Amino acid sequence: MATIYDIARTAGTSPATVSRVLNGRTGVKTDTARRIREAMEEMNFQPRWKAMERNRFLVLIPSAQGILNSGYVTRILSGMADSAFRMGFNLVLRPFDTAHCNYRELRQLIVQEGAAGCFLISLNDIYLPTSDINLIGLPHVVVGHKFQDDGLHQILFDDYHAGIDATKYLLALGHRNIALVSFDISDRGHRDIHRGFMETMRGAGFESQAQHVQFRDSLPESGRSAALRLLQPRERPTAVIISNEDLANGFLAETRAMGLDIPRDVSVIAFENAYSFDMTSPALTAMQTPVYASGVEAVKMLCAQMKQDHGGYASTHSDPNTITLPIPLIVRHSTIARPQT
Amino acid sequence: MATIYDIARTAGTSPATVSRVLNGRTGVKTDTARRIREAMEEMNFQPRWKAMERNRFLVLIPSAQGILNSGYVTRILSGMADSAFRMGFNLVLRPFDTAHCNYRELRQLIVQEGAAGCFLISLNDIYLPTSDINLIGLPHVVVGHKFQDDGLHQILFDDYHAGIDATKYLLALGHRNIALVSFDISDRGHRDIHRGFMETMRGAGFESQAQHVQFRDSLPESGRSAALRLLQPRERPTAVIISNEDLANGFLAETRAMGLDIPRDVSVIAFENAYSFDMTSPALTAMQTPVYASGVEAVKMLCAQMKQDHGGYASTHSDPNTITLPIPLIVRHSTIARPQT
DNA sequence: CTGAAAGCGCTTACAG
DNA sequence: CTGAAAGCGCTTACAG
Repeated sequence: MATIYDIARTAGTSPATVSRVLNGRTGVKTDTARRIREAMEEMNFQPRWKAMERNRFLVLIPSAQGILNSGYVTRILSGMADSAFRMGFNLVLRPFDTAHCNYRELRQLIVQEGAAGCFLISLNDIYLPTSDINLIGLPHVVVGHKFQDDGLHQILFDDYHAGIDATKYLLALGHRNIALVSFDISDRGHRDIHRGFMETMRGAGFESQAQHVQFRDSLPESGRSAALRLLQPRERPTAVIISNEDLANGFLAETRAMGLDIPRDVSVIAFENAYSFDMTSPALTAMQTPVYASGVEAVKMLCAQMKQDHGGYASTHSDPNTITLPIPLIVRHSTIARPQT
Repeated sequence: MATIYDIARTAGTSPATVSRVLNGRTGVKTDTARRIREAMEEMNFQPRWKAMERNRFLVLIPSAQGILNSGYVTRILSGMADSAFRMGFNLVLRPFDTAHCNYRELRQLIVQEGAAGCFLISLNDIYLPTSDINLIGLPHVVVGHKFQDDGLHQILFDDYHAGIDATKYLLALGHRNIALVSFDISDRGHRDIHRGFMETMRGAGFESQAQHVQFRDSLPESGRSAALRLLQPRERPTAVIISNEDLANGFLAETRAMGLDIPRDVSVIAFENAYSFDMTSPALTAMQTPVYASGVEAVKMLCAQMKQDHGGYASTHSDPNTITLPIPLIVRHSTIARPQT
């Protein structure tokens, strides 16, 4: 474990100056400061006292205003909190800009916070140069959507197969005109659902009857717009798949406002929250994404890594592990066979 | 700021032994260890490096399994996170058993975590002996329900007046048989609503027509039970006040299942979430508790305290400050005048 | 089980 | 803007 003396030697300066940079004091030549910072990064420097505190897990949350208004994110957190607290760990919530992210920064963050490990809640695609892979070697778990093919420990939802399953179920009920309502496909999960949907429609020979409405956000308002756009008398789909719960709630509200009945006029399958869908009317048939469970699993996975490389931050990393959680179909009352015409 | 030398002197031992206790090493006589721990507590000892880290706020969360499934708690957190993150602070989530809580422990926790300040999300009544009040002198804000009369910085919801306002509104609409559905009144907020409700009914001379159904939890299932219990043909109230959103959602679901119509058969006012109530059918008239805003206000209040006693943890505490957030009535479509009979 | 003393990692007042 | 050196807070190997 590097000390400021090591950093000083590498950067060709004195411990005093390293200390100044470490504490953000002014009055250090920019070039000297840069060399010191580079050395710190390279050697994964961390003040000794940070290394001593290991009673917390760092949780990196996409940095967006109101991100904790998302039921998806808070249910992951809920699962993590229940498990972590029971084991005596606290959670440190920290925003993280997924747009500018690389392994080096990621590692720095964990080291900086003196955490025992790190969770990264992933929503959108993140670019991480593979050449940095070996910089990870710290306990970590990415939760949510697939992050990158190799080198990371991940908990994923099987959105692709869920897209297939939802579509197949509707096809089996006799539906042919089916629409998918989703968030912008820059979001990995929604894109996977879309892919599963389209492939299944194509495979069944109904590609031309597949519609797709997508939005730049996944708020209830967009769900309302989707209903307005899709449920006009002409060309109305007989079934709709909605890729998250907020969209679904808006869609339901607008459908009722339009005087239409679910499932008589249109069948609906919605993704995400099993719990609240029990309370809607009608109770929604759902692809029940195991969001809370993903948080619990993530803690288990992190602990497994901690056991392997104990004795501090070993740079030998354990084999990357990926758990893909299936998304079961829960049939309730919002889906019926297509009325014979 | 006390060092281990001070502790050693006070406890009549050596720094080496203090260090052993500090690090939980075995092989210290229990009596010596006790004296050292007492001295640490008394002098608010904190290792130096903890004092140096001040980029986080500690958030104490009632320790209960699944606590983050509560929309109430996560919306407070959401407001806190948005504000704190913008200012460069992280949030440390830590469970806290409100049943066994005193100022001394509270102070120890803040000190232990090396946080710049502390939020305490309050749900139930907490007993804190007033004699310990002056031990607080650290930046802190209690959020939610009234904690104790003096000595603490608090953000409260004005549940009492909200209870009055909801009741008065229903009375003005001509309702006389009114029921309140609430969580166990050991919860401060629900108790205040109950008090406002009962006083108003009594004041108007309809005490005998006031009903109260309470539950040991506030899950949707309890809301369902409430509907089953209250909405039998005989003695059915013409209006119901529901003291939180989960109860309300369950109540709505069961009402529909029973084939009853809101507001034709029964008017409903629900507390808490304005957002989702827009999506229910009918849109619910609500007492719109400013939950998210309370998180934002809490951060402001904490920062104000930090400005006052900077230079570490001053034991001179600023004057306790209490902000009571009003709960506005938002009229939507679940309340109508009592049908003339 | 405990203390005196050496040591470690970091900081800082001072000199240049 | 920087370094040599003293100092601070804590830890630990050793002796008893």
